[in-house]
Formats: sequence, structure tokens, C-alpha cells
Amino acid sequence: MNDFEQCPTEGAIGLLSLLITRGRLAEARLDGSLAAAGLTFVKWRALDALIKSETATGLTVLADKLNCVKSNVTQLVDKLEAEGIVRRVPDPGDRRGTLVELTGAGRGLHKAGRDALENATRQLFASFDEDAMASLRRLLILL
Amino acid sequence: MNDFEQCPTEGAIGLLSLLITRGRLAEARLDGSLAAAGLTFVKWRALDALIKSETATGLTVLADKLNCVKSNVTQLVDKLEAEGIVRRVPDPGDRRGTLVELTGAGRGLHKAGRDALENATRQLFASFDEDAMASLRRLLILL
DNA sequence: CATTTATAATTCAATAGTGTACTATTAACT
DNA sequence: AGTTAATAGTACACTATTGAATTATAAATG
Repeated sequence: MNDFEQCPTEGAIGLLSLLITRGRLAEARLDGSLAAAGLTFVKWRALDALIKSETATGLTVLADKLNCVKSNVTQLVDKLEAEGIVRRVPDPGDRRGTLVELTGAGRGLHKAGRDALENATRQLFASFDEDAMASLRRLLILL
Repeated sequence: MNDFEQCPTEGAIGLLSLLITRGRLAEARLDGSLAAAGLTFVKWRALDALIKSETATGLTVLADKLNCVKSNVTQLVDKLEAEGIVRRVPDPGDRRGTLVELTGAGRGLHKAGRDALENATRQLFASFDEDAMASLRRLLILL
């Protein structure tokens, strides 16, 4: 009995159901792979966004990149800051603004997290070839 | 600037990121379409599982069908029962057990919900043809 | 310049979901 | 039968996320 049979399988609603449950499953797996490092996938995505951004990043921009609301980022950054992973610095050009930057520890954790994620990802996509992954990406973007 | 560009786009991790965010997005849309009926997609899936099951359903079985933990179902059924959508009845064959069954109101709500969902689903899959939907289903099942 | 409008971030209350511990009951095994 | 192990459901504390209200600052406009 695989998970597929536990979902409504008929029609488009069943397909969305499958998408949603598979997304949750994937997130749970990734969270599991990051737990040893004290991270979650959401936290890691925040670090990843920070490391990839050319310029220092304000909280609103970060919320956009993480597809969540500002108040969520406020609390996420609270935690990351308490853990010494990021640092808040005032935006020199806008006294309302706060910029977030990685600490050295944060940079190390991002790297460790990426390694863990690459492992977990290989397992999740064990039965995918390059074509299947490209197809999945193309289809998801259509949504 | 579409959502795709807000996700890490590289490699397998990016693809999982895309899957997770698209799943969340889809759920939010479906929840929105059901809000007028006082439902969420999770609630509707519970009703759907109940309506489709041949025999009366215990909470543990329901938890399996909804891919969540038992305590979650306890609380979900608490709410549904308070709203008059389902009813708890003792399992005649096992004094530990509780079975859940739909009320008449619940049956009506399931139908109303399905109509709302079919609408929302059509919009979400606006740019999908039959082939694309079949491909997506086939790929998600591999995960 | 004064006033209105928009924006950055935070606080707080509410909701959904998880995991652990617990109670009651059933099944399994001497 | 008596003890042990497994199972059904619940209670409760904790986390993640959201949305509304609030404060401070910036931008736009009469």
C-alpha cells in the first residue's frame, strides 16, 4: 500500500491533493536531514537567499524571496539571530530599514546544510533521471 | 518577475523548493475557494475520505488517509463535530474505538466544497492539457 | 511647507500541525 | 487465568505561519 492510494486519485482535485501531500512529505524529509545541524529547510532557504544576494537584504525583500509574510521573517530572523547565524544591521540609507547579514557561523552552517540537503535530495529523486527532473520543473512552473 | 525566480533554481534542491512552494500555493488557493463554505482543503479531504469509505471509519484510519498524525485528527474531528459536520459514534466491535460518520449537513457541505474545488482547480490548471496533468501525476508518484 | 499616503519592521493573538505522555482496552503468550 | 505487549483515542505543550494593528520613517502632493 503506497501513499498514492491514500490520496483522492480522481481528476484534477486528486492531482492537487497529491502535489500538496508530496510537497509536505518532501519538506519533512529535508527538515529531517537538516535537524542534526539545527536547521530546517525554511531556515536554510533564508541563509541561501542571504548568501546569494549581491547586496545586503532587508526583511521585506527576504519575505518575498521566501514566499511568506513579513511578520514571519521578523520571527525567523529573531531565531536565527539568537542562534548567532545572522546579524541585523541598520540600513544606512533608510532609517526604517534593517538589513540582515550572515555571520561566519551562518556561512559554515549554510555549507553544512547544503551537503545534508544534497544527500537527502539524491534519495528523494532516486528514481528520477535528468529528463524526469526537467519535466517536473517545467510542469511545476506552469502552476 | 514570477514566483519561479524567487526560488533557488539550481539543481535538485531548487526543484524540491519549487515543489514545496507550489504545494503551499496550491493549498492556499484551494483553502481560499472553500472559505466561503466554512471549509479548508484538509477538512474537505476528511469529508471526502468519509464519504468514499465503504465502512464506518475510525480515527486512526482517517489519520492514515489524510497523511497526518492521530492527535491531529482528534482535533480536526473535534472541530468538525462542533460544526455539526460529522458525528462520533462508539465502535460496536471495539470499546477503545470511535467511528466517525458524516451528518446530513456534512454531506451537503462535501458537495458544495467539491463544486468550489472544481472551479479553483480549473483555474490552477488553466495552462495544463490532459497530457501535462498525466505527466505531473506520474512524476509526483515517483517521489 | 504641511499633509497625506505608502513603506519597514515589529508585536500580538489566532490557527494548524507535530510529538510525547497518558488512559483504556484488546491481543498475544506463556 | 495472568502478565506483557500492542492499539485507539485524547490531552497538552510546542513550533510554524498568518493577519491585523501599531510605530516610525520616507515619499508624494496640494
